[in-house]
Amino acid sequence: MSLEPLPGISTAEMVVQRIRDAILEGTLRPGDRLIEADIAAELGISRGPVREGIRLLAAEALVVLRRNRGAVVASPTFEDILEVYVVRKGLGSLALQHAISLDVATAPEFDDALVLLDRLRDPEVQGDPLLMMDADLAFQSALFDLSGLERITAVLDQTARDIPVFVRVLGITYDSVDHAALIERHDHLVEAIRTHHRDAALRAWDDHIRSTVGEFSRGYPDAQIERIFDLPLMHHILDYSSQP
Amino acid sequence: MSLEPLPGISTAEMVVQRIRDAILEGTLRPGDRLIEADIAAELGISRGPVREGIRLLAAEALVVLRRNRGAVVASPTFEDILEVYVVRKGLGSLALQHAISLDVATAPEFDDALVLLDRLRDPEVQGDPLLMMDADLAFQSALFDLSGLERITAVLDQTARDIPVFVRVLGITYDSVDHAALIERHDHLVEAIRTHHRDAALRAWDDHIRSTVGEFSRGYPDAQIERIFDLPLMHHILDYSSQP
DNA sequence: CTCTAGAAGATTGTCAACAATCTACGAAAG
DNA sequence: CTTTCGTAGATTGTTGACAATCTTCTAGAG
Repeated sequence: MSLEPLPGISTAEMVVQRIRDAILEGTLRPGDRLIEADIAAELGISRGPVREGIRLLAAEALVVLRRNRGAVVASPTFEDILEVYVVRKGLGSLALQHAISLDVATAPEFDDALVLLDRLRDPEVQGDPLLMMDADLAFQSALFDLSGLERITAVLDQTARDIPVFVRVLGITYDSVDHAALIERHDHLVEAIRTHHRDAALRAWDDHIRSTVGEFSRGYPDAQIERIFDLPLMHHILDYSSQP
Repeated sequence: MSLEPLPGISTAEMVVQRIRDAILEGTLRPGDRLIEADIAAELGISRGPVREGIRLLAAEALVVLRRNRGAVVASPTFEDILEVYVVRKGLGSLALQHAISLDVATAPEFDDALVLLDRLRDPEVQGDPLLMMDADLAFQSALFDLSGLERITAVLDQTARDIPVFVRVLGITYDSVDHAALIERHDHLVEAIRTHHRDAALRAWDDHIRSTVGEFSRGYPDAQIERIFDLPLMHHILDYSSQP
């Protein structure tokens, strides 16, 4: 279980991947302590890079740090994942508006996004919920990149990395997604960007967030659905922030 | 020039403060390299905490990291600071909406915000542009905290830490601010939150962003003001994202 | 029986030395 | 004169050991 020094990726980043994967596959669970020495030994490296990796994970909110008391795997709540979607709704709509105002439909990066969208049509991808989620988020990320707003895309990408982990940790099942409807919404979004229809694009984006969160909420096991729909955050997604 | 191990703050965080201060006072300038060994020697500590501090600064976009090639002080552009304000406009409006929907006006934290607002009326604070900026941002941060949205407030606080540095580095003069008008806008905002007037609050927030950016643009020495007002980001602040 | 004080162990924080990588300078070839 | 290559120096990446801090367990007082 040792790490090869792959080119193009630092040791600390490998630690990040390993720990994130361990959370995704259930080996590490919320509240588990991350002992630097143990992880270092298991990975066959020293504590330095492990420490650095843990700090990176803390910046992504996947672990929480306590001074002189180590790090533990974060315990996200359903409200946390809703907050992630509130952020994506808000910053995503900023990025999309900006991309449209830049007339990016002719840029080569636009085609990159289209290629990523096509991956969602691949039956093999559709067969694996996790693959589907990754592909979906990668497509969205490519769209946001069109804006050229690095700070905003950085935050969006961070939320995108968190989503699979949060979903896994919360025990949300992402299975019964209507793939055809999802792709259709994305097609609308792409078409709206291409034709400079700002309002249509924002509507498509809102639709997407709304359906995705609706899907999550239905698949959430802690079945107090009524309570969830009473959360202010849920109101946020359903109502007001779309028409201030 | 050595560091005392103050309680409640880690060595790495002291490194962050020192470097940030050095940028603010002009000792460190954009493009300057940050040599771990040099900084460690100057501060009388070892490279470990210095390294950690530099990574923290990189997460805040104040320095840029290049693999195996060290860190340099970031060279923000005028567009970068505009992007910061686009983020604050978007996420700030989300946080404020959320705070209002929570009926926070009765919470003790609301009074904390009021106290911070009063600091802006202090003549001594008004005398020092940097103090004024800090006090203003602290007040805004207290308002955002009312939302209880930790992820969103974390991003907002990060932008707040960047603003003084960006202003300094870009050579923006923040002198001719109309303090009375600034405070009046904030009073409107507070009153709107207290009385649950969501639209009034959002309008007050938009006003604030708009005036602040207008102020910045006027005080920007690279005097191509017309060009600045043609930037898509400026359109973003002036127009469309306020009424989708 | 419960609560507090203290010592032993576990774990993080820090350090200095070593290894790997990059940069800059200069010599040789074209 | 320009370009390429190679070496020396500078700097980052990594490591293992030590110091400081926290946690846990036990003994004793109440």
